[in-house]
Amino acid sequence: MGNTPPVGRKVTLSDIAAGCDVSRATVSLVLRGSPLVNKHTRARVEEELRRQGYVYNRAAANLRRRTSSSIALVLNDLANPFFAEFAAGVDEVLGSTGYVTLLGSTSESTERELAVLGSLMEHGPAGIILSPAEGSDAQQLLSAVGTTTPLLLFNREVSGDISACDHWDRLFLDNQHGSRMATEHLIAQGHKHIAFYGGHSNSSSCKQRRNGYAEAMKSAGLRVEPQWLVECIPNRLDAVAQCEQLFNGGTAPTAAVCYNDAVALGLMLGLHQRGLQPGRDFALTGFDDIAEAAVSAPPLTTLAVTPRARGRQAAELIMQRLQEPAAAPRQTIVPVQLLIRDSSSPPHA
Amino acid sequence: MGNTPPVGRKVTLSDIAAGCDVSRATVSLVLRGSPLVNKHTRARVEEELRRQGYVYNRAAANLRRRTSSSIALVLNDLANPFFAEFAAGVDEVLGSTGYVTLLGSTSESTERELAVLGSLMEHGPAGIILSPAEGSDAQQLLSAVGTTTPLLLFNREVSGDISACDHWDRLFLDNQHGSRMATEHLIAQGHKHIAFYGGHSNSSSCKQRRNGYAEAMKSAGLRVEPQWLVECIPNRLDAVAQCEQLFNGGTAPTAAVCYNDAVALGLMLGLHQRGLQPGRDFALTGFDDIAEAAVSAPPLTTLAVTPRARGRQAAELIMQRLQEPAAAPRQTIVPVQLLIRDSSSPPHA
DNA sequence: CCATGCTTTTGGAACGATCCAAATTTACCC
DNA sequence: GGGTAAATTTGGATCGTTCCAAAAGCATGG
Repeated sequence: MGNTPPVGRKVTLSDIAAGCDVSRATVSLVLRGSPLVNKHTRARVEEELRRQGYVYNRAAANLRRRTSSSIALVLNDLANPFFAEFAAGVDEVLGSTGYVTLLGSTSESTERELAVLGSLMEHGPAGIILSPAEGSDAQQLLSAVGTTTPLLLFNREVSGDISACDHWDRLFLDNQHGSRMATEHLIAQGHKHIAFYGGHSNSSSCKQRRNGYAEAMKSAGLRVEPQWLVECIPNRLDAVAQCEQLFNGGTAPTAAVCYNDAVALGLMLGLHQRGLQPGRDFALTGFDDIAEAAVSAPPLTTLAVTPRARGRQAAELIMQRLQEPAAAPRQTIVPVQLLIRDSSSPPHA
Repeated sequence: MGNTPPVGRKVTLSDIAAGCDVSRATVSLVLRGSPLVNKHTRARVEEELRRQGYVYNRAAANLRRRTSSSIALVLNDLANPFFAEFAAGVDEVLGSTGYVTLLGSTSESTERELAVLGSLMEHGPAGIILSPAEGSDAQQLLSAVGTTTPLLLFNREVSGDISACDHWDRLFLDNQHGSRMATEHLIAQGHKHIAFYGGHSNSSSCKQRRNGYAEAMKSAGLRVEPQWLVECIPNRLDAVAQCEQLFNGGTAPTAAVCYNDAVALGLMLGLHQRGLQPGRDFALTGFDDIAEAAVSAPPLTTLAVTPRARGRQAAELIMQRLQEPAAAPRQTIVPVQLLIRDSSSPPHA
């Protein structure tokens, strides 16, 4: 009954055509659910597809149709739960739209970033979602991705000459306002000596968060001492290490707005090591609302950014861009939400 | 000087060939660094490639060569830091080998899993790394991925008739031994009434962990009361909710071996709500060593599984499989390491 | 100048799908 | 039955690359 499937080779549309005595064109129409084909033939073809275990070769179709069915997702740090959630959100939407996610992780290295983008571009993605590594250069990125593939910049601005990249869409968090809210909250709790702790002052998100902090301090008529602006690598380890800088001469702060949750959790450990109990002797806030923020001791007051929703949003934005390639570039700034927990109590009497 | 690049269309190898007056075949040879081509011509072609901003179309090449340059990575829960780290490890190795990662996240849904696999298969990956959703059926998976694409099963066994899938490679954690070590540790601390908390008893990893626990209890001559085997969805939320089950009649346990860290952290919260202080009034252990395990209150005794290294290992295993498609299938069981922290102190006097 | 062997280059047919214009079949009406 | 319109099917070219066998170029030596 019928031919046997081919050996050592995948079943193609021609195999199906031969198997049920129609042309390749007809099989192709069936595959795409065209109403042109007679339901009799359709049934016959579909039966044969099943019988031979045909799987569609999308690469071949894309080649002929000059289309693409993939989106590149390039992240500076996939291991960070924030980006992992983001990626899950992106994939959720892309998957349901029939696109496939090409993943690339750069581990915060601009070199790897260029290499990864170069490699992904060879697969001709329909669009790119990029959360750039710190210090990524606009010109270099541009020459890696070209000018024809739509790109959505997430989370961070790139450095260098941005004017050449003004056709990119952008999706950023409202860092400045978030940080301002956190600072205002600490002020409302009665704190007067408040530090901004962590991050690299050259990264765009850190600048924005510092601005929000400075704004709030200024509005409240509070001064900022230079040693209250402490930089550190935005991870727990370095945050522990740099803790002492907060207390090097001058007026010691009684609270700190931290660059993000990881830094805040690190600072908590650092404070412990100095004999200070965070949440009682010293107030602090984070940024991101990573899972552990709710279960730290004490639970961390922070800014929720709902990364999964951001991922969905990013995917939707890039889909819209594909719909209307010529529409004006869009910059979206999403609000963040202050979650008050126990780490930001009033100052000690 | 020279032709202008084409408009509204990507630069192809023919454009380059025309641009410097050689045949397509020669350009192709240059691209692949063939020693056949004269270094004069090579220079001319390379100059033209730069000038026109050519990007290689790997899909077309793969079609002609009947090869593939992608690996599908399908995960049951990308948002889980364990799998995020795993994915980062996979991508790290694949990226450096010139492969690209096709990501798919199934959110623990077997339906989505089949859909995702179907969609990814259409892109013809060279191999698949799959961490199956709970309850995935061997037959269904097999019919989704076919028998020709090598598959590496990670983390969990699938259910149903496994015999048809015995050509798959496997990479599992030594759940049973890990759990046994944790239990033995609690016993050594002096606990006699020890529960096994969380997970679904039908999932293979939960079964294995329970076995390790049972083994240790039996060896120590300790009995296990039925209400000490508590099931819950392996996340924090449900772990909090099911806490009371531990104390519903019978002898109350003084310690629990938890299915994983998320569950353990949830149980900590649940204990708090009952007025018990974890680590002092009740000892517990986790599994995974997620980042927050080290900073919870108290820090959690758990089993380190180094997911990033597992990711790298998985990528390497699948690469090896591609090298030797006919080699005997391999099952790798990686040991886990007990990390003793403060949550597993001796019982209260 | 031709034969020989080496290096370098090249047309044209693939790969597996889609598009398109044209051919074929079917249905319907007078 | 013939004519017309609609429904269905179909070759053959094409997407951007690689493969292959064969051609062309170029020394060398007799």
